[in-house]
Amino acid sequence: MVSIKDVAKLSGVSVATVSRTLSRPDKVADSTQQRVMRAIEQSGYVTNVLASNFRRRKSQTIVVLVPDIANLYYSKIVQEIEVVARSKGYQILLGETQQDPKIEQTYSDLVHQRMADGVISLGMELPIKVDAKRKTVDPKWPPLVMIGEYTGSVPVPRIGIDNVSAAYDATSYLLGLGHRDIAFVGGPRDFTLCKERLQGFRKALQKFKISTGLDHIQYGEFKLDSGYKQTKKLFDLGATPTALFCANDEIAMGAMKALRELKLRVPEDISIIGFDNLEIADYCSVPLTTIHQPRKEMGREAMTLLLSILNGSSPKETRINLPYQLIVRDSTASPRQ
Amino acid sequence: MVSIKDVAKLSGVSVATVSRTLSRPDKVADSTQQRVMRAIEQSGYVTNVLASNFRRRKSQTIVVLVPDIANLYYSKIVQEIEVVARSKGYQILLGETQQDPKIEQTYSDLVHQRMADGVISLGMELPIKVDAKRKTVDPKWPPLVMIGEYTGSVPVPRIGIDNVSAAYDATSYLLGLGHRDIAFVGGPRDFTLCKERLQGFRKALQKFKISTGLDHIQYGEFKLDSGYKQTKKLFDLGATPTALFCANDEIAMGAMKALRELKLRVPEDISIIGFDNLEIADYCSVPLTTIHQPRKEMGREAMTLLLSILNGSSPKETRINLPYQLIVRDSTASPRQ
DNA sequence: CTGTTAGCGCGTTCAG
DNA sequence: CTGAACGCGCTAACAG
Repeated sequence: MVSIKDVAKLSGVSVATVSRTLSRPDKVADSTQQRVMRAIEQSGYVTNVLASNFRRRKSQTIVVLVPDIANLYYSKIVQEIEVVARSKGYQILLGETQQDPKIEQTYSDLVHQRMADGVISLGMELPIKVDAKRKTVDPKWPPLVMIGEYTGSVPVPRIGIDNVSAAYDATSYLLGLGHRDIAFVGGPRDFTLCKERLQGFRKALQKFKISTGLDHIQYGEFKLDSGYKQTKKLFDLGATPTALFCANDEIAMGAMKALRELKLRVPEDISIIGFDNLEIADYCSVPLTTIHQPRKEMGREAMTLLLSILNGSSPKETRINLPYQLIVRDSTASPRQ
Repeated sequence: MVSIKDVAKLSGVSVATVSRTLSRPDKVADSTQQRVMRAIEQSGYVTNVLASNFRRRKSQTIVVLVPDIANLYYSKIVQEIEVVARSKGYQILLGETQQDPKIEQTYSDLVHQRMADGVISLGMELPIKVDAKRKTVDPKWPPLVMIGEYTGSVPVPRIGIDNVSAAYDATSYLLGLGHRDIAFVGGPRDFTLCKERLQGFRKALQKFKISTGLDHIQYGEFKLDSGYKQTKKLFDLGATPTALFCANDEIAMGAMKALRELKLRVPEDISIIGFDNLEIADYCSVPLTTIHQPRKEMGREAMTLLLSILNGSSPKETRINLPYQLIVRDSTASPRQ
């Protein structure tokens, strides 16, 4: 292994000068620089970044915690985080957590272990153990930014959208088309994210004095087959909604499959609206009306924010909402008379 | 920052003993262990893994190079790599390359820089610069395993499937249904991966003495909108195939959208077959017949293989093909008379 | 502008 | 079984 010492010897300067040539060339005479560079090439020297990081007490690495990397909602966000990170000389340590607190904790610990400088989590909960009563940030926590799902009360910086408003807008759109019998096909009952979307849904219905019975609210997972099963169940229970509000696009696509099997045409017989605006939403059997979440921007903002925290600034706002957008495609129409 | 020295002082032993207690407790007397552990808890000591890695000349980190993490084909593989890596005490450094050789090189360099121990690449080309004539592995290259797309001649270990055979089987299935007029909706013309699938396609057609004109071979990208556009173009050119062989599932889903707009029913008017078996293939407007690629197994095998290389073994086989499978769903049927 | 000196925190000899 | 001493490869502070 050729080290900085060898280069120093070969070029007849001190190790300090070699180090400087590499990190702050402006502080080294041109002629010396050239000698050093030549020695580096001759010897095939490559900086031991691990040693450098150790010495500088920085890892230039951030942990990205994602519940499921094989999920188009998350992966698009991660993608943009990587782009920003790379442009700033940082690397991404990928942590797939499956929402498992133990795995989240293990990955977050890397910061204390000096293997990472900060954490971005796309999960629902803080990735560190915190007792339920805590309402403040502990300065001992690692530099942390949450994205999207986190809705807890501890004021950790979080980038996302206003889910209540978005769901309200989506539902209002259906109401505007004339729908009065709308079912909610949801995610897990205890996810705040799901609760928020349900809340916006209900709030919109209340404008028209519509109260929704339990037979119109289904819970499940944010997954294709859950959307399928929930929709089947909905109609098994005897409901005959003219529109479906699906808590995300995957659920909506699962629902579409169920509707096809039930011989219900979209949007002639029933309207359907999703949430997220995955790229694939435009390639469904019927292009899906949905809420666009600005996932690229979310990733970019989160990484930028974390970077500024790592540089010593403490964020003023802790709950940053980015603009969402209702994307109207072909899966929604006025109900038949 | 509390270091191993503080723990040593606090527990009245030497740093060596603290180190041993943590890494090889069997070599330390029980009573000493307890004293040390108590001191660790009292002081809140956390091992500086960065320093430890530096000292041990290992990073316990592997770089995973993926052309596009927001792609369901790749992300499922990455997911399994992470699972195996974590279970063996390794971490994943995520490198999104967009097929850019410069980015690939930058990430691969991390191994020489001691920030990573090895590389797994899901890309097409070797992620290191190698002159075109080279036909052998250079011992100076980082420990490397390729997955899926690599088809180069340098014998680097590569986990994948036999694409020629798979495409041959898929096409044979269509022929068996009675189709004689089949179009190929492909990926990039110069990707060996695409060429291999085309080769299998042609080989099957030859059995029936069918030669395919240029109007039946389309090239594009492995993407939704490319499948859409290629299919539109195909029919614009006047082709009237009774079946479409799509080089991957995304292309197939794009093609389906085009067929809907062309008022062609699947499978009554036209059959369609994909490649990969993404989860979502079962949720298309018509559940998609496709070739299943064992992506979990590919990820697992690759990581396992890299691990064994890191442990000093040199792989005998360099081209490992895993079994694929034809999944018949509803998008294929016999052509109308 | 450059060299000397002094560690960073840990693992690993080698004695005892 | 334990401790003293050394050094991994590099950066930073200070002189000069």
